[in-house]
Amino acid sequence: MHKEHILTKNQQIIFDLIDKSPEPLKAYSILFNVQKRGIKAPLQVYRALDKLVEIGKIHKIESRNAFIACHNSSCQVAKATAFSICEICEKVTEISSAGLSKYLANFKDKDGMKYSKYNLEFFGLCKKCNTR
Amino acid sequence: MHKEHILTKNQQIIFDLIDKSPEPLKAYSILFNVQKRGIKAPLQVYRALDKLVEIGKIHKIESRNAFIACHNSSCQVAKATAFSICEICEKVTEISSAGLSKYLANFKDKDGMKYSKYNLEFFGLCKKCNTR
DNA sequence: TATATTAATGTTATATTATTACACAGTGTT
DNA sequence: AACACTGTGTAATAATATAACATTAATATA
Ligand SMILES: [Zn+2]
Ligand SMILES: [Zn+2]
Ligand SMILES: [Zn+2]
Ligand SMILES: [Zn+2]
Repeated sequence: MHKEHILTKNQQIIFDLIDKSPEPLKAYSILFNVQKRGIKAPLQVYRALDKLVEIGKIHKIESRNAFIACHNSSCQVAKATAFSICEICEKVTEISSAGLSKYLANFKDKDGMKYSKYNLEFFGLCKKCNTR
Repeated sequence: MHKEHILTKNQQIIFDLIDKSPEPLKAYSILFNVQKRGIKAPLQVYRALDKLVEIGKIHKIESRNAFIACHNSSCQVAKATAFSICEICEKVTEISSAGLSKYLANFKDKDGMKYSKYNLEFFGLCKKCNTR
């Protein structure tokens, strides 16, 4: 298992917001939403985001510059992430597939370079968007 | 096979620069480098980059906001990209593995969502950085 | 040829995303 | 106390990307 991290005030405020959001949130949208809670500057948001990413409570969706809470039991795979992204409605889902993570964890390229981390983003249409 | 795209002047200038660079280039570094060739504004760069990405001549490294030329015979896999990224020297290599692309092209998640595109970024230490 | 259409360009301004720099406060260790 | 470490607050600025609008070039098709 993994260590429980005690979040600081700013980290907790920002994590709560992301965690209850149905969609990935962008840094400045987070900032706007937490200003009433005393977080006034971008840097306060980015610092919390950095930490939350580091400890695996959230992930960054690189192609969208947005952040999503991890729901893979918080998160043994902070260093091995996969997402599906709908190109119409922008719905993002974290993929949790033992087969996929095993395949990628063991993947070695020609040079024999061993990887400590990966991020995979799939794009397509979600079921809803595909059928209309 | 795939259609050869005839590049416009701006596209050609910017592609040439990226193509001869040993490392991924960022948009504003490109802008700086092509100003002597008459490209003056960010938008001119971004438009060319967008097009070059679209036709598969270059790829965007999302985690680095940088662009690299495709060397997979230009590029049948614009929609199926994989890279290895060294976290020390920032060397980026496009991975060309039939096994990997086959595995990912056929991957389906629980929802049965079918993907039209993916991007995978592996992180680790390149051979050089690993042995010092 | 004329003309409609599409794709690319040039330019200015602006929006969005992210970091630098510096001062300070709390916590634990020596 | 002195030190290291982590987090905070604030202002300024850097880096990345797009909107809006006018113009020109290339392509299609009538
Ligand atoms: Zn996760
Ligand atoms: Zn959708
Ligand atoms: Zn390629
Ligand atoms: Zn390296």
